[in-house]
Formats: sequence, C-alpha cells, structure tokens
Amino acid sequence: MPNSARNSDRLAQARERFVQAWGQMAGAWGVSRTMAEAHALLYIVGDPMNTDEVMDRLQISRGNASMSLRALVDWGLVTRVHKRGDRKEYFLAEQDVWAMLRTIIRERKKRELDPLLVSLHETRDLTASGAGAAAGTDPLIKQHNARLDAMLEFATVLETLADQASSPGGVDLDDAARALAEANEERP
Amino acid sequence: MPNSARNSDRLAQARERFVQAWGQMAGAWGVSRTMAEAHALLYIVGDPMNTDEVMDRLQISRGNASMSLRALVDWGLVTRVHKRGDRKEYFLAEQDVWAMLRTIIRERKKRELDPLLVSLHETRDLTASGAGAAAGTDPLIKQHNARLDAMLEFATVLETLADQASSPGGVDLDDAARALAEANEERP
DNA sequence: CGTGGTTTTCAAAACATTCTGAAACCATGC
DNA sequence: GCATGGTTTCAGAATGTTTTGAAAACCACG
Repeated sequence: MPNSARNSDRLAQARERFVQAWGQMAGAWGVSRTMAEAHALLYIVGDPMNTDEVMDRLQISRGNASMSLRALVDWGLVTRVHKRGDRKEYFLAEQDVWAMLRTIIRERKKRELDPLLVSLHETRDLTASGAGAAAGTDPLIKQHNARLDAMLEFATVLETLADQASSPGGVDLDDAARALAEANEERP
Repeated sequence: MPNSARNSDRLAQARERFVQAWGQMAGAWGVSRTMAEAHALLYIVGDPMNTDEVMDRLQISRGNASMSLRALVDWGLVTRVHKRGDRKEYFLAEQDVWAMLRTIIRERKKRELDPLLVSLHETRDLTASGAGAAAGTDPLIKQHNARLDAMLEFATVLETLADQASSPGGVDLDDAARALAEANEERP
C-alpha cells in the first residue's frame, strides 16, 4: 500500500476523532451535538463543504444537516460560500479559534446573560424602597435586597467583561490570556 | 392588612421570581433546571433549609430534592449543616457570588475541558511526524496538524486561565474583572 | 413560466433527560 | 432489638429535545 493511501486513512481517522471530541463540548457551549460536530468537521477539514458532504460524513439526514448548518451560520461561526458552476451551497468554518471564542461569548451573552439581567432588575423592583411603606426598614427585606444586589452587580460585571471580550475594540483575549498565564508561571 | 403581611407577600414573590430567573441559567452552566432552582432558593433565602422545605417551595418530589441537593453539595455550591435538637439535615448555599463562580469554573473545567484536552492530544498523536513515513511531508497532513495545534494551544491557554481563576492563589476574579471593566469605560 | 436541482420546513418518531414515588436503607433513642 | 423519623435509591413515567423523511418552497436558468 502506497504512503499516500495510508496517510489519507490516518487523516480520515484523525478527523473523525476530532469531530467526536469537539462534539462532546456541545453541551459546554449550548448547542446540539450535531451542530458541534458539523462545526468541528468544517473546521478541521478547512475547505468549504456542501450539505451532502456533511450529511455523508456525519451520517445525518438532510433536514438535520440543513438545520444545523443554518444555526451555525446564524451564530456566525460558519459562512456560506458559493462556488462557480456549482448550484450547491458550501459552508466554511471560521479558522481563527480566538475569533470563534469571541463569537461564542457574544452569542451566549445575548441569549443568556442579557435576559437574566432583565429578570434580576424586575425582581429588584419588587422590593425597592419606594414599593411599600415599611419595605425600607424590614430587616428581612433588607437582607434579601443585599443578596439580590450582590447577584445583580455580579451579573453586571460579567456583562461588561463579556462585552469587552467580544467586541473588536476591547481587550485582545489571546494577549490577555497569555499575560495572565505567564504571570502565574512566575509565581507558582 | 398590616405592613408585615404585605412585606412578606412581596418577599415571597421576589424570591419566586429570582428562583425562576436563576433556573433559566441552568443550561448555561450545565446543571438541571431543578438543581439551579434549588441553588437559587437556598441562595436567596440565605438560611439553611431542609429537604421538606425545598420540596414544598419548589413543588418537587422527595427523590428529586434529594438528588438535586446532593449534586449541589458534590459541586461544592451548598454545604450540609446540622441543627441541634433536629434530626433533619439542612442545606446552606455559598453566599459569596465570586466564590460561586470559582467553584463553577473549577467543576466545568474538570468535567469538560480536561477530557477535551486528553482527546485532542490523542488525536494529535495519530498524525504525529513519527507515525508514518510520509506523514511529515504530506501537505494535507501538515495543514491538518496546523489546525489541530491551533485548537490544542487554544484549549491549553483556556485551561491555564481556568486554573488561575479557580485557584485561591491565582488572580482575584473580582479585582481583575473590575480593572478590565474600568479600563474599558475610559476608552468606550 | 416550467423545469430540475437544491434547500427548507415540520409533523411524527426516536432518543435523552429529568422526575416521581415507593421501597430499601440508615441512624438514633427507647 | 426494634420502632421512629429521616435519607437515598432506582425502575418506570413524564417530559423535553433532537432527528428523520417526505413534502413544500425556492430559485436559477433556459
């Protein structure tokens, strides 16, 4: 067997392994397993793939492939690409892992943190000082408000952080992470 | 109706609202809805509660309450406390939100990031230079390895960061977050 | 327009997760 | 030792999520 054949076997195997590994992270960043696998496949292959290729590689139905790819495009992790002389649509994954992270942070903030903050503020209004005659002095309410405020400030700081990390004008995540990592190595 | 009654109504309502809001975050940090709700309840009430109280407040079965509370204890977000003259077990939530965040980061790293790194390393070995005659020169394999290495380094930096953030000797998250937030406000 | 290839939609099925409730278990005091 | 009150376990039920597959919509081109 020629080397080229053995190499492509190995490559296929490594790709498969990577897709599975990344698929396990699906839960970690709030998408379905298939969506994560499709993303992993597109990332590791590096070239644009069409729906049929993705269906074949992942052994999933056309409907599922369509849904998952569209969701990836919605998230901004994958872009549609057109090839001349081919009516099929192709999909290409973002290749910069730090850009990927920024996208994920931005999306999750929008879907999870922002709604939480709205709810927390609404909750806070229920026991605001003006809301009842004795509310401002009731010790139970005071303690409740203190806890709620702690959580509210926490969420607010996280939000600012997420904005920082995900906006292009903010801190560069790669740099910041490395700086912190090095700072730690000096004092282990 | 006396003020005290109206206040306790308001308080109950606010607690309920908070529990629901926090419950929505369940997915975001990888626990079941009930687990998040139980945690929210214990946090916002602030005092230790026993299983029956949690069951009543959340309208869940004894089995579910037992499972969820135990899981929270396993995560380290809640501690068991005993009351003199009472055979029931009581549960108390960590009150420092930043300590909570550290715990969550530590747990998720252990459950998600560490296994990913193992898989990525194993995958990398499949196409290592030594693994095949022409593997080191095949351009397809070279490109694959470059992408895999980028991901591997990414995950490694995240791991260091997670260690930093979750260890007591590391960077203080609260301080770091505030510093970054302020740095941003000056240059919006 | 009509045609043929392509993508999207969506109800139903498959699958996965979470919850219940009752039985088993455990510790304590009598 | 055994009765009492409390906790844990776990098989099956309920619920929630994902996937399928086929039909409908789409669309570029002649």
